[in-house]
Amino acid sequence: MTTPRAELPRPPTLDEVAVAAGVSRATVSRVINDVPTVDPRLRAVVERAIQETGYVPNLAARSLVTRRTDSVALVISEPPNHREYAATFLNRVFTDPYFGRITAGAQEVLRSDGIHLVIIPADPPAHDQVLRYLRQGHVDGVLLISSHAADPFPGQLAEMGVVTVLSARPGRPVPLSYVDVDQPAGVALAADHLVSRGRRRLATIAGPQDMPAGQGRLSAFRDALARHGLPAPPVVEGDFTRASGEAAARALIAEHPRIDGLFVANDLMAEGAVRALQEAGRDVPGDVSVVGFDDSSAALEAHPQLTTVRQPVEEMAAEMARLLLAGLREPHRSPRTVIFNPTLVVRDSS
Amino acid sequence: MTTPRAELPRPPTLDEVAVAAGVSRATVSRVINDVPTVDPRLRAVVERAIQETGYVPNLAARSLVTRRTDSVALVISEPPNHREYAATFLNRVFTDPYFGRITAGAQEVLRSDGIHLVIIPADPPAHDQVLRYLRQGHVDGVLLISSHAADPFPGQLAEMGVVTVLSARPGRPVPLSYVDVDQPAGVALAADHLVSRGRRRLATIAGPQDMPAGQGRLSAFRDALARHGLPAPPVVEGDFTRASGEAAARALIAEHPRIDGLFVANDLMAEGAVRALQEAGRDVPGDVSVVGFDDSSAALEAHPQLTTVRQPVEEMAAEMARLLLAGLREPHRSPRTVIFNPTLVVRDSS
DNA sequence: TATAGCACCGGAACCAGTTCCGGAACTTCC
DNA sequence: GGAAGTTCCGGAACTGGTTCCGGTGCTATA
Repeated sequence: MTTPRAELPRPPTLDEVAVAAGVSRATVSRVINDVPTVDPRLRAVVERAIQETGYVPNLAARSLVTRRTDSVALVISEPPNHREYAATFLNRVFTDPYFGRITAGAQEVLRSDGIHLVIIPADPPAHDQVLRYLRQGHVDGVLLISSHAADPFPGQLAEMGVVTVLSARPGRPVPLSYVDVDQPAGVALAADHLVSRGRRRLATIAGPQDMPAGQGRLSAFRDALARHGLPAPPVVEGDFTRASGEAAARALIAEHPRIDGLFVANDLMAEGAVRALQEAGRDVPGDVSVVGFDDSSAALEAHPQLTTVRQPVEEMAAEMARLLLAGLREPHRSPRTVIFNPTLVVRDSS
Repeated sequence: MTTPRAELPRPPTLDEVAVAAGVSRATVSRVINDVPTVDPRLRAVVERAIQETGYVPNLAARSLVTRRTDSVALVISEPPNHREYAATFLNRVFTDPYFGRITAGAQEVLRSDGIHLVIIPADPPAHDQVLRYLRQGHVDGVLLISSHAADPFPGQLAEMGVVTVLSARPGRPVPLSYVDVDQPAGVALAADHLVSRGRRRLATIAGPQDMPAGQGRLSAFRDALARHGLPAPPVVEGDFTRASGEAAARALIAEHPRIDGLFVANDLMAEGAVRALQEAGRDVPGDVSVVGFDDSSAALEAHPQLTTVRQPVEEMAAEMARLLLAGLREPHRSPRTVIFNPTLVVRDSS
């Protein structure tokens, strides 16, 4: 609309291939779409014509009638009310291994179905534009990573009738399928482990409390400690980045120097926390045991390597993709929920 | 093609809006495309009808005639012959701040032109599929990040006539525009700085030697040292990941314990190198000065914060986007090259 | 050998927009 | 008051595919 665009030599059309092969347009179309009712000899002729002309189907024309594009979007959403946080949005996305795992898992199953995956970061300034992109029909459906409770994106997509699958339980109930990990169970694994290591003076670095994941892991940790008869732990909130984990740990030991066990709501923050503890002269795990969450590549890059709660992120993303494909096949399917079990991976930080 | 898809209630069409507004289809189209020759009163009527019907233009129909989709792809390519490296491709992409900066810079200028940006990781197994995606016309053009000398992607896109801009000088000459930083100048800044700090026993951690960036920075460093009359430095090759920087630094000091200055081909590796040096009992910058390359967020996360050669990645990506837009406007424009100047950012590691 | 049945192909309708072109209605000017 | 010129709208052609429907030519069967 905005950009005028001059003409290029136009690519060959179905008609030209048909003429070259001496058949009708319909037949060429059948060959391209692998319709079985085509004489093998004719098929060969047509295929040669396609080669010779260098024909490539025009997506717009095709999807105008089929109403499909054979591609889906992985949208990473940031809600509009997180200004300062949003400034570093893209840096966060391209710094947290989580998103790569999601992509890998989804790619895997989509690929085998011949569906393309495109990634769209949707920070606040792009919000409307992304919404427009999605409803215009560039893609058949969307995998939505929305981590903030107040994010309107899930609701909007649901309302617009865009087939969508979420990566976690939405902050507000929304009629969309989602995949999640059993957060309380995972956190309990971490808490039980710290206790079993003899740790009693526990603390936690929580995620942002406006994210279900941040909020859920914190309250689950409190619950777990209560079950063990332990007091409510000191809490410092981070934002799931390594730097915030570092700062949080510093704050924590300044305030509570005798801490001997630390549960951190994700591995990236845990990696930072370990570093801060060490710089403060604490040995990990000698003086304090640290347990992370995710089992991302950050857990392996930490020194010592992190004990952590493993989320099967790749499998979860694969399930998201499968749910999406199913949703595309049956549009009136009711939303489903799939919950995965976390496991504890014990390494050297505890 | 593969997924059969059942019918949803079809969205309103231009025709229905036209009926609702009591005008012709052509007029509604004019209103939507902001054609000035429409009576203001009629325009208001049509706009109301659009609101009421909840009309959204059908992308396929529109781009069938306009030959535009108003979206471009940012493709991150991995060449087919890097098996083991490819296994961690997505983890690398979503762990290196570089890609976030590219995205941010490109978004910025595309957004103001109303162009959508989608990100497509193209590791070897997806290679053909991505190529198909691009030539089918899902997007108007592509910003290609191709870092390996042997990558066939740039050549293929050029041959297919897809309007493309590269993020660096291609390994083989290709008739495409690209943006790059003056690598030798940047490396010279680093070398001169180390020398000016009194360092004489210099070494370097290089990037992969099948990447122009890796190769170029290494040879430029050798040249710079030669200019200072210093001997050829010990070299260990990494793969631009933090872990590889760590391993490389370990290898380096095992072999050459008296090193007092280290140039590392990117910040991520430099961050790892600093950590390895510290764990080996070296003080940075007391015992050894370290200089990185990029000035990415990794430089700030290192302890001490890294002295580094700044690439204006965001500006470079913005320029890529501008070159692409220009290429879309004039398809027969000849390829251009834009080279940016690096600067030295002195922090605490040197 | 006539006929039913089947495999396969072509014509044409259709998808939902954009844009060219002609013409109606209204001004403006003489 | 009529001619010329504007302004703005509608009809229709066009974009490049898919798919329905009907028909042709062949084979199998009685």
